[in-house]
Amino acid sequence: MRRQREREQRFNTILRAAETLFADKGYHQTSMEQIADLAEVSVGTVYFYFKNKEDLLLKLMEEIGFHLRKMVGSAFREADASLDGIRDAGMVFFKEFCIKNPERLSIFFREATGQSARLEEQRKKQFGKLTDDLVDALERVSARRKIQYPSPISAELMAVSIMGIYERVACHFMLWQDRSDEILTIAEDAVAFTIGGVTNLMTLGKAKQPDDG
Amino acid sequence: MRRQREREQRFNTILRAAETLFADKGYHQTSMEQIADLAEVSVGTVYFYFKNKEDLLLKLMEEIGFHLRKMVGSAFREADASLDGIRDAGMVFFKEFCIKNPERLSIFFREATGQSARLEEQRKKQFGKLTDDLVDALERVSARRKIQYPSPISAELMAVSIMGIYERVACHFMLWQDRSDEILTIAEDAVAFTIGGVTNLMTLGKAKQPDDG
Amino acid sequence: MRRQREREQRFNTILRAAETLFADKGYHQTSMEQIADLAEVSVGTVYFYFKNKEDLLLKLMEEIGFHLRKMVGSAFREADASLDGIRDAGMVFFKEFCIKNPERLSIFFREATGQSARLEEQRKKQFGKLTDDLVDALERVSARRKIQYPSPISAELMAVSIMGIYERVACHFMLWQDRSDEILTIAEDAVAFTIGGVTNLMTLGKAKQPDDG
Amino acid sequence: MRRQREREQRFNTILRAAETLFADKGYHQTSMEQIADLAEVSVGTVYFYFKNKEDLLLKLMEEIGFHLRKMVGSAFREADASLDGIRDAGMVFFKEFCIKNPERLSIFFREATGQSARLEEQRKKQFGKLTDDLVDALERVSARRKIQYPSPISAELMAVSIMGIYERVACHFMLWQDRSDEILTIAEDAVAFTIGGVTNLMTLGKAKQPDDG
DNA sequence: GATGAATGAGGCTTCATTCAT
DNA sequence: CATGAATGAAGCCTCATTCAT
Repeated sequence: MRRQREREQRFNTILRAAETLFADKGYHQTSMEQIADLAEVSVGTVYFYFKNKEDLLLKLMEEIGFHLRKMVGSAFREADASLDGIRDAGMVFFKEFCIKNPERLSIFFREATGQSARLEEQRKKQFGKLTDDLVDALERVSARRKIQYPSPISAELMAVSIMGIYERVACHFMLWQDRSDEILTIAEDAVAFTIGGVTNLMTLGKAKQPDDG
Repeated sequence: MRRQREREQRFNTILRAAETLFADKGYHQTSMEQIADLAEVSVGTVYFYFKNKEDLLLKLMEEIGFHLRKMVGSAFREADASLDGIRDAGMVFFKEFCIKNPERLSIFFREATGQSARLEEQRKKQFGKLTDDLVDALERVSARRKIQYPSPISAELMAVSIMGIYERVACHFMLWQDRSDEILTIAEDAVAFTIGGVTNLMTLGKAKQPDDG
Repeated sequence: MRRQREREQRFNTILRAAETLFADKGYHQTSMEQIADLAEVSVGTVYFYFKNKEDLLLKLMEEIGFHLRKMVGSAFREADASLDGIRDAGMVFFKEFCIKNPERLSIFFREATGQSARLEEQRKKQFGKLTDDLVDALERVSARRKIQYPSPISAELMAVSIMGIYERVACHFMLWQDRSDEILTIAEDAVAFTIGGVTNLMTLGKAKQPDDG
Repeated sequence: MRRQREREQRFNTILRAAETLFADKGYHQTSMEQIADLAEVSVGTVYFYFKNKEDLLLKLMEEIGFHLRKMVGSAFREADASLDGIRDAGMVFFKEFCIKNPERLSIFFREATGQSARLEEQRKKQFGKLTDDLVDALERVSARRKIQYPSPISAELMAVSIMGIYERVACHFMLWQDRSDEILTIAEDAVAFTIGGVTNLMTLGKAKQPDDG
């Protein structure tokens, strides 16, 4: 069992090294040797724990996706079916996740993009899970309020839109510029924008309902 | 003169070949030889017109950025200072640009990401211009309505958010899935979401104003 | 005939451009395009006047070799059969040629070395002519003084040695360091060294003569 | 340990292959693939041991420079402060070094010339060390004999001249022509020339001394 | 399990030379 | 004669991956 623990530690050390380097210099600009060097293991060892270079990024995406869902997704689930879940999730994302894990932002939203087809698949999958969480939350809200969104894909569209807001706002204010000191304002405005969007679609939907009934 | 024209045509043929291949198989998965082959010129000719491979993508980004501004940006400028500009721009983006130029979406939002530092700089620049157009439009609206947004960065944040919505919605429904047949609904819902977000921030701003006065 | 003159001028302009660039950045680091640019003609024109890139260096070597022989070689010929010819030649080489034509030194002694086989042949030929001049001068001296050098190849060896001294001293003090201000001392010492060498071989030869008679 | 030894052997095999090819066909005419082939390793392996092609020549120059100093330089040091050191060194250079290592002559005096700037730097450095050895020897002679050379740079100039003689005589009789069978005569004449030159400058210096006192 | 030397395919880029206009 | 766009062979180098020790 000590073996087991050591193995997991190694696995982690290597993944952390990859994370740092991918975020710092970019996926393509990082070589397996550099990862091995930073993790203080040999190249062969990296290949013992990970199938190949792509696998490292795949695993990182999984990990970050899971991390995001845990933080952001749980805000939805814990919240009752009001819009508070949306609000809380946004706050957690900007004020917690972005501030504490800028390198994860970089990997999840930037480095994993424009690479191989399998990576794109993984991105799709991870984004999909987060989107699904959001769709669930949004549908619970509409169910509770007994309203219908204007179109059958409204919930999905809103979820995707919210993801887009998170992504671009984070990239813009955290990666391209470093304005983490303004994060409170950013978070509040962004969340307000989000809430406004959802509310508007709910209003439009309600207006539509008589047609349906 | 004919020389000049032929030169420009050649330049274009090569750029079109690069566009097609980058969008299709990805930037890294495309070799200079493949581009030369598709353009029906020799490798040397590609290098006569473009400094290197990166330069091809740089030039494409510029072109697409310009194209986007022309289509989307002009919607803002032509509109009076109401939210109609925002609405029109969204409609143009989804119903015109996305439908007609999926490969440009792919390049602008996907392939140019996660590559070299200079490319990231270019992305920043092109996104910046589009964002600036949006900020202008949003500030004209607030000026006309004599209101103030809740925070000094609200306009910028909204602009960035809207860009995020465009980006992700386009990637989700056009690139990851092909749901171009639902584009009308998508466009309407997305624009409604956008308008809702802006409206909400205007409302919050207005509410704040008495404090300021 | 104006045609003729213009042609020669073009030929010269191009050769001067090549000379400058070869001396400055080196033969391999200079491209035909750069030569054409500096000469303010098109690449095609360079190829009209010179067979290829190597030809440019070949012609330059010839020109410089001729120049050297004219300056240095004539000192031998004009001098009577004393060692004054050797002395004068050295003085002319260091005080005139080196000072006024550092770029020719660079090409003749450096850039033309370590390139193609044909270039090496040309070097050999040009060095050969200069060596022959020297051999002639040295043999005239021995004939006049009715002495014999210690070995049948002594004259050749001295000629080669003197060339070696010229070459390395020039490279050392003009190209590697810039000590042209000390050129007077350099020239005098170098010539004295040369004269000493020749004198010594004459002495040794004389001593040997009784054995031969 | 065996690993270590094998590594060094590999390093050497590759360097020997480069040496042979550079001397034979020239630096620019040799490709990395050819070197790898001759060394019976893959191209990648060459790059594992050497940074790049230039590095191979750089390392060779260092090695040859060291070799030359060991053989020629030690003759100076071992000799007492008479001119015998100069004589012995010359003999060793022509009769040992040139005969046994013609390919090293080719590389040191020919191939490393007229290439990149860094290579020229290395040439300067290696020549500098040899020159310094000679300067030392010459100054010890003058100190012992209590004489002064005619000028403050006489020692340096003589050292450079002697290097020039070695270089050109070796190139002329070993590389351009193959007259290794006459090496004894060549060596004796060349050394006599050298000794004559040094002696002459000593005489001139002595003659000057009364003026100085 | 760990190591790290070895591999070699594949990519980017340069540039001397040609030739239609 | 002059031009300069086009060619394409050839070279350097990288780096993900493997495997014997």
